Amino acid sequence: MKISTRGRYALRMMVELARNQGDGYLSLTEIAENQGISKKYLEQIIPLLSHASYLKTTRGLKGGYRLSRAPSEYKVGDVLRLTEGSLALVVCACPDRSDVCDKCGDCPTYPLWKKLSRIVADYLDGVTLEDLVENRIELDSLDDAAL
Amino acid sequence: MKISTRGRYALRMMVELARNQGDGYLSLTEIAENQGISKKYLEQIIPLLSHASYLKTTRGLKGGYRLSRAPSEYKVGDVLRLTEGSLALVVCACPDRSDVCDKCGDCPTYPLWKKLSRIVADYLDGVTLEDLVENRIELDSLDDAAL
DNA sequence: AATAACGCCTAGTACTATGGTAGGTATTTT
DNA sequence: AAAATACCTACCATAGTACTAGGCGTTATT
Repeated sequence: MKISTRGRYALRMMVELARNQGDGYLSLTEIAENQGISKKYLEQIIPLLSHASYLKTTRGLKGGYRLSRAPSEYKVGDVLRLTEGSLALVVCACPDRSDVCDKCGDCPTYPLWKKLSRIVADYLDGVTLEDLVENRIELDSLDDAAL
Repeated sequence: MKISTRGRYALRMMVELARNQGDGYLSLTEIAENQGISKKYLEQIIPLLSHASYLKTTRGLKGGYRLSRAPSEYKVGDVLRLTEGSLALVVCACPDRSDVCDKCGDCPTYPLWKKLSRIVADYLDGVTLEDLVENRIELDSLDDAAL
């Protein structure tokens, strides 16, 4: 039940772009160097974001990417939906469930998965890129409890 | 970011055993038939639970499994820890992080993953097998929002 | 006009995890 | 003795993950 590098790298790219908001365009080479990630790999991830119009692009020399909106307008949940496919932790809780089993009504675990996925989605939709840039997430008290 | 069949099947087995609590032992053949899952596959999953003393076992004819405690004493989170490894949604949020990156202090996304994992763990540790058997999970209001 | 730095696209690849199947041994009741 | 069980090890096919590689089109700079 891990989030893949696709989602994590995408989010890191978005944060980096959010930080450089207003400084024109940032090239993938710069992003890759700053983040310490293979440029070639990021090249595969970034179209997931740009095709959804999350980014503006210029090609050619001095080209690159920038956010198309303000950082506060991007929900973390939306970035992850694009890269991870869905925030549901179980297929049968997924909105477009094609391979749903026919006994969701009886299934004693279905409400659990549904509610868990909802909790996850609600949290991730409540955080924006701006929150990440401003480091607004508080790890209060219970930080050392077991995971 | 999906929970695997190992974790889901394990939980369904535990619920089935919880339902038959008091009726003696339940064989894997019965469980597999009732759940519609390959017995051979469940055979691989169930030692994860029995080796942790979550289950009592008898071998031989009329043998099988039963819970070693009351259903209310099993947290869903614990069952999933055994089968999924950890409830952390990202390796660097994991307690025994061996492959941690060295820049968690700077990482703008680290607090997000940490908090998300904590929210997930808190929820799953707040639900017991008994809650599932009694169908106590309410899918209130927001059920149709996007995942 | 040439060039270098860029985005963009398609393939390929090594590795790991997933989701099983198969076959056999040990144990216990009938 | 037989049948039904748990238990154990190995194997396997497929898909996903996390990349790498190569080449084409675009554009500012020279």
